[in-house]
Amino acid sequence: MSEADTKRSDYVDALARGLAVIEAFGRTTPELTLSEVAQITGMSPATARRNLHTLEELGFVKRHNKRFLLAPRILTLGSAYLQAANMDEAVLPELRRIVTLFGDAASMATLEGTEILYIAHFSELRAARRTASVGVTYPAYATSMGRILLAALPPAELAAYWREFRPAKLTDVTVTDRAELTAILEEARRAGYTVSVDQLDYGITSLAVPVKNEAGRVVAAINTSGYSPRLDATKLVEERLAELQVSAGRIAHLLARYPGLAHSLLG
Amino acid sequence: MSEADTKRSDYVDALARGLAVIEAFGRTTPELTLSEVAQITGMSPATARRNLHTLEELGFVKRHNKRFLLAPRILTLGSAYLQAANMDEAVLPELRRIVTLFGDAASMATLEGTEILYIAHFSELRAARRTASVGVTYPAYATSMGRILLAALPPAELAAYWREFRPAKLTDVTVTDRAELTAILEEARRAGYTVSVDQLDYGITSLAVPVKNEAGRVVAAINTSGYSPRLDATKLVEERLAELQVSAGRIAHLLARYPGLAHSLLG
DNA sequence: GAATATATTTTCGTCTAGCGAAAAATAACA
DNA sequence: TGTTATTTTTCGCTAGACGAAAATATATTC
Repeated sequence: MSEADTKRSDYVDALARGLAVIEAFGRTTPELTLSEVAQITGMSPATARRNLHTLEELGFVKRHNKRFLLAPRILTLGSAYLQAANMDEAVLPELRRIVTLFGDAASMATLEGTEILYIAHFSELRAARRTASVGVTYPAYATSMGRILLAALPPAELAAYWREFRPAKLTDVTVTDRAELTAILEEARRAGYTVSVDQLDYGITSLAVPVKNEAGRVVAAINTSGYSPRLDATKLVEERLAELQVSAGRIAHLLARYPGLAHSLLG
Repeated sequence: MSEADTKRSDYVDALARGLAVIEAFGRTTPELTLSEVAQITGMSPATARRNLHTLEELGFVKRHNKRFLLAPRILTLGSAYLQAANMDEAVLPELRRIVTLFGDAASMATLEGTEILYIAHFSELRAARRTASVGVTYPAYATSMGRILLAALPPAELAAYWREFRPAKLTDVTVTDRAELTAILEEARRAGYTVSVDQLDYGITSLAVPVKNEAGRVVAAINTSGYSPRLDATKLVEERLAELQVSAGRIAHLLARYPGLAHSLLG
């Protein structure tokens, strides 16, 4: 509509709409009625209905009485990615190693817009509060991995991030001040790691380091995290940083061996 | 086109096409060129291009030189399902418990057409051969969980299965004979468990039991599996069956508590 | 380094697939 | 029972998606 919006003809609106319907189902809204989907996506009931029925026919959505919900088949879409990226062979063993050494949980994430996206995760016990499983996103500014990834952004992209920056006090110690965050990012860049305590949610303490590709560009971050009351930030660094960096190095090394993973993480 | 194919107007072809493009990327073909996608999906190059560009714009696909590949964002589609189903809270702890007790790996799967679909998985070490991660599918007839699920099928649906049954000798001991399989299914139904050795691939031995919903209908299966040379089928049953059934019972119990999971597995 | 073959992008005319508005039917509620 | 909300269907319209084919770019071969 807007004049800046160059009329592109090689774009399939109907596909974008259908995917928007899938994304209408979220953690908070697992089951939706037709009109709810219409409302969330901004589509007319007729359009929402067509899309839902198409997805149902394809097996990605099921209907339980009058409510729609995602079906297990939706998982197949992501698994092709995981297999292609050799996540299980390249990344998971390292995360597992960290968890074996230190307990708690270890993850790998990449930056997706203003959010971090978990692409691998291993935890010994059920996470205390948030269970961070693969595919989940969290605001970058409030996580250790997010801060590592933001710190590595070229100036132009970081500027773009700040433009979209909409902080929220997720806990009462969440850093939401831009100047303060900038200082944290600079320190993270300088030191090559960062620790966050109770930033995303109460009880989560996390140490993250960057994972670089062959060209030296940061393409992902890995972390080790646990329950705050049991972990002192200083001790966390003393005890775990070295091994976490070893894992980051190994994963970085494997990026060369598994181009599927490397490419998928690239810019 | 065919007269049996009632002209349905509430179906969005463009969405089905777009999803087919995503599914064109598989374990064997992680990176595809435009023309490969066109060929796999049977679309014209122009159509394939439009869909790929749409997916790229939305962040689900990336381009590396002339090749397209799935982007991490594709994982978000499945994660809404996993969260809605409370997989991490309801299922994973039980699988973890089994692995803690016996080592190796434990999984949960459901039937999706002629295939089983892994909806949860936990493994201590990297699996010997196949790494069975969430979202992956395998032929039902060649897996212990698949046989449990087939055994529980109502006659009409089992008949439908046999109609689509296209067995392959995945190993030289894979049972592909229908009569022989029928006997295995009957025994599985009678006994409430089944063991398979080197059926899907060499080295995989697996014990599976059904998971039932409140109505007593089998909605999923869980298994414990390991490396064949280290496991004797008889001993596997003796040692692990009881605890596996405990877990199945607990998960069944949790289905009532987590309707998201229950509904998503229903019919 | 031409020449040939392949793959990708663009153009364009066609037409249908998908759209929304509104009516009809159904279900929920009071 | 009446009333409201939700879902489904109908239908006319047109934008949007399609395929064929040309134009361009890229890779391969000799």
